[in-house]
Amino acid sequence: MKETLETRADSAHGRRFTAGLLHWNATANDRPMPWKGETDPYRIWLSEIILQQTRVEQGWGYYERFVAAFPTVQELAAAPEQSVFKLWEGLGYYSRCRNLIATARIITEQYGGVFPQQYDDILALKGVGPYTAAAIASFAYNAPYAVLDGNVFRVLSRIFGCALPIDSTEGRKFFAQAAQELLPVGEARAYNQALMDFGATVCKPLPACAACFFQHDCAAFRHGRQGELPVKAKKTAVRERFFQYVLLQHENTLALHPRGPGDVWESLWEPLLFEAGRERDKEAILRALNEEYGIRKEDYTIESAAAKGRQRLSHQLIHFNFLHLGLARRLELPGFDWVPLDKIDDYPFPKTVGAWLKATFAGFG
DNA sequence: CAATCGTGGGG
DNA sequence: TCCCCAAGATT
Repeated sequence: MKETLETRADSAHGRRFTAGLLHWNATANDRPMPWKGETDPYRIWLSEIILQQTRVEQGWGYYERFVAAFPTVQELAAAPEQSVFKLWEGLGYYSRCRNLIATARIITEQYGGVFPQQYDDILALKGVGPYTAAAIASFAYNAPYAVLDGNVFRVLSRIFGCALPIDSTEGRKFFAQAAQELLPVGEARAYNQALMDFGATVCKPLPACAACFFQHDCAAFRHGRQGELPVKAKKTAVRERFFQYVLLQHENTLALHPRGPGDVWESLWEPLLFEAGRERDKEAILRALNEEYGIRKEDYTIESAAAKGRQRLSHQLIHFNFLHLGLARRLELPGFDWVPLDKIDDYPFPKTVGAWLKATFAGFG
């Protein structure tokens, strides 16, 4: 397929698409979402952060819980960080949560609780990039900034038959310009919403071309190339890792600590962790426990050593081994808290760790 | 700029 | 089971 069948998105072809899109939006777009039509910039911002690289169905409940817990930006800014992370738990990409808290505090303290209205000021907020700034500016203020997300890449690549890779600089530039040139004056809000809804419900990865208002005018459909667009050039390499957790329990308390920066799951909690280049047996882990922490066989009883797990992240494949030890006395473990079992529900955990704790202590918390 | 950052659903 | 990828941002 030629790289671009269309280079000027403000041509007659592009104008036909925009007109059809807005008509489809007004007559056939039925996609209810809790944040749709929202005019409060705080809630729009909240929804957009939650939805970054996240399916609508997954983010839906999180949005409702966040709005219920923090109806205003001031309440979010005043919340204990850990309670916000707990609410975010399971949603992934936890830097979003850290930036969410920081931005709520900046808006509260530096903007007097009033959400900024200028695109450049919105873009300067932590965790807000070009997509999110355009979404907030258009949905809240109808400002003329076209959103460019996965839906838009897919729709425009097919409509115009553009095979420029969406993960290339040239491709991003083409689609950004096309999306912006298609935006009808004064209708940024409806256009952006319609474009994403259309991509999500009709021009899906596996498209419903039979139901598409633009079928006869779509370059990809005319060439039977819907399945080849959009083009993505690179594949992310997956790193394999081996996590050996040792859960130390003393009476009704667990040794837990928050993960630090520079790795996955920053600010989430976990038990004592050994990481190795390969899977280790129980004896090797207990030996490391002795060598690195001075914890000897007479210090513990083995409660369980059978649990295993596997979690595939977008860029890592992590193998888990779980070892649960009971300690006769509480040891000094720098950096760790001894958390009572009836408090562990207040702590945010990585998915697999939380599932293991829940399975281990079903009935406590 | 290329790599990094989670989780879940669908084909 | 494996691969794709989803309302991306940051460094």
